[in-house]
Amino acid sequence: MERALISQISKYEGKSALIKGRVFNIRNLGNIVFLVVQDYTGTIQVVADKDVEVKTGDAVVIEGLVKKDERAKGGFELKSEKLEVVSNTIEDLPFDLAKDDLNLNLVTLLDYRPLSLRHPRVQAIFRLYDLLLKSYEIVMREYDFTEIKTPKLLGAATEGGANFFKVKYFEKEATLAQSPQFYKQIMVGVFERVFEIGSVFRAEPHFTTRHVNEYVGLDAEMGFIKDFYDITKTLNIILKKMFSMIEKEGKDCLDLYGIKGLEVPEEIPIIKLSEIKKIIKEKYGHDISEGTDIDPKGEELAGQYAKEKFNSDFIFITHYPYSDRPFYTMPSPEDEKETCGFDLLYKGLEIATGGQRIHKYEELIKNMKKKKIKPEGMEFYLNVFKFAIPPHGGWGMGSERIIKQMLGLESIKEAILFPRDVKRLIP
RNA sequence: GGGCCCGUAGCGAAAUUGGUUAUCGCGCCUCCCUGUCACGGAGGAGACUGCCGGUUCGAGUCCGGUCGAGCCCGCCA
Repeated sequence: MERALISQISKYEGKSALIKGRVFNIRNLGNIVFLVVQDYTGTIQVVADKDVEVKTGDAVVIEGLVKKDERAKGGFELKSEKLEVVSNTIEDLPFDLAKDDLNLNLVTLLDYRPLSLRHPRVQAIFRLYDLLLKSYEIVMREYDFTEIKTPKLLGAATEGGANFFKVKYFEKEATLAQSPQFYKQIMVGVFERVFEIGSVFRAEPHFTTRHVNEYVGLDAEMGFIKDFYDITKTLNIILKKMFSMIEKEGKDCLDLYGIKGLEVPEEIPIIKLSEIKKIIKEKYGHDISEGTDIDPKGEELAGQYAKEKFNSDFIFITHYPYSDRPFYTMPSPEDEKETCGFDLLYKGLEIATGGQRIHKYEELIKNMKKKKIKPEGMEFYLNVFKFAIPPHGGWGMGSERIIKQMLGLESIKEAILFPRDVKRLIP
């Protein structure tokens, strides 16, 4: 008999069906036993005899009659006629997966990842994550971006330097990519518009709910821009389309977190860093010193302001100080102390950074000198700009941060299957 | 790198100013229950309170050390 998927069970009403899945919960009433069986499409109640021998967690194949029954969740149940345990749990589960809320400490949740991921609420996070990646690909292609994959093993430190992981590479030392920045800029000279979904490695010893040492970046870079607002506008529209796709296809998962809708405004509010700092000080009494980025508390307040004033979960903050941005960032034409760089905040947390880049060779060299960065070892990158790269810019988004904010998760680590932090390399 | 918290059954928590047998819920085991769906009911097992040392008549509780974990700041996505 062919396998019936649980989500399709209504088609088998009055007929025999064979389901394959996992025993999610057992309710033994004495002469009747109810099993909740879960496959990758859903769950169904199975009615079994009192002498049935299964344990919670067992992988089972069950054949039986499908009956419509109002008393069962979902309206249908399967009367078990033949039940085979194809793989059995040999140890008690460390926690109860049948509870609506797992209620575990983060450490337990992650230590037992193979099991905790089976919980519907945890699964929902990664079904939405799947939709996030899918929607990014679809929408970016719709806007003529070409998908690329750039190397993660690098020969030389690109930006910065200290926060790189070093790995042995035959007789040489390599570093793990901390950003696809230079490669995507190179590719602007080839495809004009490119995007990448790829791992990013940061060797920073941070201990926060929003940082990890390996994450997946949603990067993009586009050429022939007028100014950096071309980038913010593009990102705006792309997010809007992505979120509407996720909202539609991920409704069931969003419901589990009580999320009604995913609104991205037609025009995300956009404000200069210096101005938002002034507003935060005047409106909320939070003072941030001049010439620096806003702190996490400030970001939260900026998010609050965006919600109160514009009813937006998002806000662009622009014109970051020259001193705060990397050497390839285009200085602002109006004020050389500022740059054409921006951050995007979602519910008070930075989820993306972007900006216009310097595209002329001489200016790049000049800027590097000003920033006291030696061009040695970076020739391969710099030489690219000898061959006419158009005005361009792009962004890097943190995919897991988007999901964290979307669902209001306590830690970004909940949005990563197997997170890597300072202490955790396993599982 | 700087600062702050926390380690108690498999899991989540409690234990008054130090006080005698370390409590509760979930899970687990046994029994009862034919319509449950966080099933219910009765009973039971399960903890050298992270580890080492100190103070004390007495330490889960106070002190020192050690190991482990988490958070905030910095930095960033």
